[in-house]
Amino acid sequence: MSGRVFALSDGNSFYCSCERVFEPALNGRPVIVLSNNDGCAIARTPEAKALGIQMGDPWFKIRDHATAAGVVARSSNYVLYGDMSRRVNDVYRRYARDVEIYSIDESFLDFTGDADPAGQAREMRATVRRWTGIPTCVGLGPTRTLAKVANHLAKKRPELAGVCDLTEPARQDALLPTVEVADVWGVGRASAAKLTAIGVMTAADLCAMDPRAARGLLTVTGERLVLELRGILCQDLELTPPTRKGIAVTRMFGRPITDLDELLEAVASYVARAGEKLRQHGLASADMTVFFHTGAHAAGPPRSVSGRAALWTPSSDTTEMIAAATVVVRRLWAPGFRYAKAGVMLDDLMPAGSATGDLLAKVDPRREQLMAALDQVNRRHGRGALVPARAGLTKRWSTKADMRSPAYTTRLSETPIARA
DNA sequence: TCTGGGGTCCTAGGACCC
DNA sequence: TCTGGGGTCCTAGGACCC
Repeated sequence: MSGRVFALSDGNSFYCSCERVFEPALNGRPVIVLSNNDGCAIARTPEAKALGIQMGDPWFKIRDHATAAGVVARSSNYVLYGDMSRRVNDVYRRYARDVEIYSIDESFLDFTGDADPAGQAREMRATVRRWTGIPTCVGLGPTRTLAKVANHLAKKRPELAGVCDLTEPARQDALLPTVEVADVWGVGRASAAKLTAIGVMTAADLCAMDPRAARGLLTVTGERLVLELRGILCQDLELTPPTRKGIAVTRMFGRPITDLDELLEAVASYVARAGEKLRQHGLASADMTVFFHTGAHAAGPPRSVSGRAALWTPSSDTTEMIAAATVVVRRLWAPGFRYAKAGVMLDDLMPAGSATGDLLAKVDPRREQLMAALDQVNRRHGRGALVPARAGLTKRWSTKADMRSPAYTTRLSETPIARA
């Protein structure tokens, strides 16, 4: 046993609950919150679930039936949800020694060493409700995975009154057989299919599995899962948020796009938004991927393309990034398709303006030669002297293909779309 | 001239999460 | 006509080097 006690607390139907806080008339009524463009349902109250509305149901398909049944639909308001999330976490911090904010509506709490974790969880839950208006459920366990399972049970079993305690092995033995393996955190559709095919149907079955066999079937992720279900800690709380690895802005269009200029305009606005995010975090990126594709459900020929632009120096400059994105889009463009979605992703993030020339020497012994060559290229493109940002990039710069290219290199690819 | 093995880095793609 | 928008981690395989 780890001796640790973790709690997972999350807001019930969080987005819907936030809407109810500011509009109490919605209490007791079936409520759903819709995604961008009011595309589909992304949050549902129990009353809405009882009417058969599924996660991800397209609004245009269920609108008639839902409104007739008295369902209230709201467009999403992420500023509001973010603010409510902050308030809820402020309450958590009064009860837990440490808090890891896992998502907008879920946090892992460290209750290790507390005399009565379950009693504390009940009190915390009541306080959150009283101070913020948000109903929550809490799961307790010696590992994060068991705390997740406990939280799942707390939500599903009304008799538990919103708190499920799986810290004791006896409770684990009693309850794990009642949890379907697909409901274990980390077991998705593909893994669930593999597991049930060999007769592993419940969380208890998975717990009893040979860890090596789990690794063979599901890689290290599966092995860790088995150990964590047995109460052996594999992942502790992450108290300092890890630095971001990528920034993405992607959108479905409200209607299909068939015109290049329209697509360019959309992509430019996504790039501008991505640049804003970049500067907000004080970061820069030299690795941009742009993609667009037709709708998965739409009529007409399918097409999905993407292209990467490697910028010479890491940038967060909107004009520069839009120029690169425009080149990629033009090269990928083909008429005759009804494009439904596009996006831009920035990877290889690093602090803006970080300049450490000595890294280059470590990576490539032909430093002098390389520096001279890169300097020439940079001057030719009006970029002034070379400012290498970090080691990983020097490799890319040093290839011959990159030397010949103008401000950036592009790589394009097309992937088939699977049609149902 | 012929030949192999090991290490590292990078990339694409799958799977999963909320 | 209309079906979300972010993220992370892991692995396999190729390129490259010694």
